Amino acid sequence: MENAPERSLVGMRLLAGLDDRERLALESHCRWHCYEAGERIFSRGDESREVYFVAEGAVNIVDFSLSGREVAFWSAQAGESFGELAAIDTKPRSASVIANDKTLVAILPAVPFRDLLQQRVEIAFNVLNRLAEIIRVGDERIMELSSLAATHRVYAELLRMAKPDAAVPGLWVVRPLPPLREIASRVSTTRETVARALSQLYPTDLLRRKGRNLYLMDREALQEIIYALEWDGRHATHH
Amino acid sequence: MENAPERSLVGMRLLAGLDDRERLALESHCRWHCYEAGERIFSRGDESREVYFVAEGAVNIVDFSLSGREVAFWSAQAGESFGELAAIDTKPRSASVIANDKTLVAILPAVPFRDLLQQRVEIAFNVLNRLAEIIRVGDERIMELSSLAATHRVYAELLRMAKPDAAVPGLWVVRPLPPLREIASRVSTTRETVARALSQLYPTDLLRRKGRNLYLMDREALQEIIYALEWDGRHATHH
DNA sequence: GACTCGGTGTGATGCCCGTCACTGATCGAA
DNA sequence: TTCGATCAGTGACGGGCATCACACCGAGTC
Repeated sequence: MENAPERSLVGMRLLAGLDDRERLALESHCRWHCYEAGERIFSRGDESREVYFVAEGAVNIVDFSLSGREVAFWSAQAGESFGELAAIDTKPRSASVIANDKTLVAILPAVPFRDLLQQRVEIAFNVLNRLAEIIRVGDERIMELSSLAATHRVYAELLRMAKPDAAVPGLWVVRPLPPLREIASRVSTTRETVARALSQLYPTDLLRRKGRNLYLMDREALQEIIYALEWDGRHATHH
Repeated sequence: MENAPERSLVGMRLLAGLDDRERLALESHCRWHCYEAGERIFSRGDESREVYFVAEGAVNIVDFSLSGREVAFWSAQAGESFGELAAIDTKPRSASVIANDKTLVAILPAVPFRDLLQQRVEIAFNVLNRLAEIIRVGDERIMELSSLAATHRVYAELLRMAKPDAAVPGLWVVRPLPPLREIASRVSTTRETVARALSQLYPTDLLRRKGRNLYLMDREALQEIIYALEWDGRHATHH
């Protein structure tokens, strides 16, 4: 019972703007559930319509191709939510959700969710902004898949994952570095290609690895590589 | 002045649920503009925030990679709209829009648009549903890009474009068949690959071409090909 | 210690498909 | 008719990367 997560919707981004009374009213419609790491919360095609709020832990929203390849769409951390799509348009789930860690979620049925949107336009705007964000990220990804080689998509993903190092300014870190297969599924390639992409960069000293930390020694230089290689890379001006 | 398109917002899907009075009030905030075929309406990164309603014609929402490849995201026909994203989240345009034909649009500034969403929740729901739809289509596309070979993505796009033939039941037609380069940009490949994908299917008599009509002789069989080839296709079980 | 199991690094092998380079069709306009 | 422009088909070539395969490593577990 170490640091038992409080079962409340405080801090949910989607609900920013609700006062305590409204929040409590909403909580009364919620069911709580805790999933183990790796457990599947729902699957693409399911007919459920609830909205999920992540109180603790994190989940991955993914889908599987017929051949079993896992494609990661995005993830939701504590304070974020998922499952809004089906609640809004009452169509089957468009993707599957898998708990990343031990994850506590609040489960809100579609009807009170839609009631909330109707009664509090502010919340409807939160949702609109969230969906807009998802679309922008998705479009970005489609562009990457269409115009960047697999190796460069890996670099682009590293740039997205990296955070500034607390100690050394100008130094960026990915910490902890997730299993390479996960990076692979985010940029639609294979574990091996990710490994090779990294190995290829160690000699240049743009990347340095220490245990589960990956340091980006020169963020801008890495950016440059991605862009430069798309300019006249993939071009093959052979001949 | 043949069949002059009436300058009104009647029939806009996003506005379904407005009564005449409300619609007229909204029209008073609109500016109208007619674009020639091929003309660019706005570009990715622009700081404009208006919402556009297509009264006549059609537009393509696209983006260009640094190397100049055109990637088509989706299109909007008469009665549909575009540009909502920037109006909602006040970020720069996420994509460019190009008129496909001679196109008449109503241009509504962001402020009255947002006012509308606040005052008429019904319209906010229309927008939510529209964004949800965009996300679903986008996810589908990401899956395709991640798991289907270029040739099969072409077939998948044909299935999406085809409509049932009016005369012969069970026969599906793509009419008119757009230039192959456009199909290519929708599935992120090249004009040549699309041409080869089609040629490859003519001998099997699944596809038949007559001028600008493309007939799908057996829709299910085409479906099958896509799935079958992903099962143990892309697999290369070499050795 | 030995044995597992998940995560890594890496070589070898081909095939898919993007690129380049033509040849032809089609369709208006001059 | 003859240009010119856009579109379509197809061959040749070669690089990227998915696939298979195998060795290595650390962390549990017995």
